[in-house]
Amino acid sequence: MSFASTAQARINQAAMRLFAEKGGNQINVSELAQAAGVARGTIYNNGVEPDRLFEEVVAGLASEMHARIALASQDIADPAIAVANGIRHFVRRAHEDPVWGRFILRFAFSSNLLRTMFESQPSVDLMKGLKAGRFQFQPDQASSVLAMIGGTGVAAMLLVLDGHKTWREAGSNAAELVLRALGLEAAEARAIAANDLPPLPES
Amino acid sequence: MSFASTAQARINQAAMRLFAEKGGNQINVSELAQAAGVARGTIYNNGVEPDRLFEEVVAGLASEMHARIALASQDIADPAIAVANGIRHFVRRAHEDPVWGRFILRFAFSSNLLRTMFESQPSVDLMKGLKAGRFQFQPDQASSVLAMIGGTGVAAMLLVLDGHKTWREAGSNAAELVLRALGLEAAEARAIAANDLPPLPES
DNA sequence: CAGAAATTGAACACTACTGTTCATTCCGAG
DNA sequence: CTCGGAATGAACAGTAGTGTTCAATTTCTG
Repeated sequence: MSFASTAQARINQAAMRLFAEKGGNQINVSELAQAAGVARGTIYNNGVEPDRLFEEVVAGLASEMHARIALASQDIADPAIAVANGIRHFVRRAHEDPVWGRFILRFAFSSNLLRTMFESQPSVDLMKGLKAGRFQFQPDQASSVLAMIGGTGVAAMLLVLDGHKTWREAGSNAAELVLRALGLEAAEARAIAANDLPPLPES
Repeated sequence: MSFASTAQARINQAAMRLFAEKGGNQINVSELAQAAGVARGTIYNNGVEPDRLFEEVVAGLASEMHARIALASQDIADPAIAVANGIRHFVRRAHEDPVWGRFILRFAFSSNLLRTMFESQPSVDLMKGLKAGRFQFQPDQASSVLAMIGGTGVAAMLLVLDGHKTWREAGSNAAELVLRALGLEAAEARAIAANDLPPLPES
């Protein structure tokens, strides 16, 4: 094959859409074939095992996004900016790829792997910021803070996907609120959350 | 029948559990019968229409919780306390009824009706608090603030259901962080979030 | 343009679930 | 203790999905 764009990619993309629409983690192979614009036999030819498809989709999505977010964070000195940008990257991407966004919304709170994706980078930034005195919270509240960041981010994605807000507004508002919860002054939180958001690096 | 506890109730409870486990919104009638400890015929006897079962479960759950939360809020003068208690009621209930909690987690961000349930009361309290100068945010940020409250609450429920925190900790932390995001002083936010939580009124 | 590789779609035999019916229990209220 | 409504579970025919195979065709590649 030339490269990973033909059947495999289309099948994966279609699977993501179907999972997002139906909510379950099992899939109808005939439907998948039709959604991917591909013959039923092709699904099997490509070594797709329906039972594991969900996990594969989640794993692929999670590792890709995780890598890109980590790249985006590595050159940012201020943990407050890193956290704010992380949230906004998710929100913007939901806008740019609604299928991806809907998939996340559906499974954010039921797939552990997915949760790892959007909590592992914030976890690092959070601890950095706590030690540096940039954030104010008790160390034993860390998991609650992480949960708030994740929950707020996902909720902001929903606002965008439902057309209630632009990705800029939803992303900046979410980031601002999180930074305030972390103890930043309202004015500074607002300023950081409104910065230009650099493009998300390719992994 | 004596009263509404026999088949209907068990079927509904089992349906909630299955929906929460499987994620989809369609159900296998044979499986439902088995999970409810009831014969397959009984499902049909009780006028259950499999296609509408999901909506019925959601609607019942949403209206019940909505009514109880509204009751709990009506006598609370300080919007900050109302918001904090609302979040904590959800978190505690997830602890007391894990099936209910898992159901909410699964569908919080994909069922509009469910979202209404945990955003309508906060919406009222939020506006009250904004007008009273108790909360600091721009009026056009209201929907983002609501989203943050919902997202943070749901994420706190997850912490409890996964056994990472007690309901008291997760609930208080979530409430505290939300109040801080709303502009309250850290000390006051902490105090309000740690108050004794009254029982949730019966509807 | 020829050969290799991938894709197609029809065909196979199975299994599982569907909605619905109904004679047979079961069990609680009078 | 007996009567009646509720629950049972087996039976039915029909639909739809399953995994798998394979000759024919299309589409790349060298």
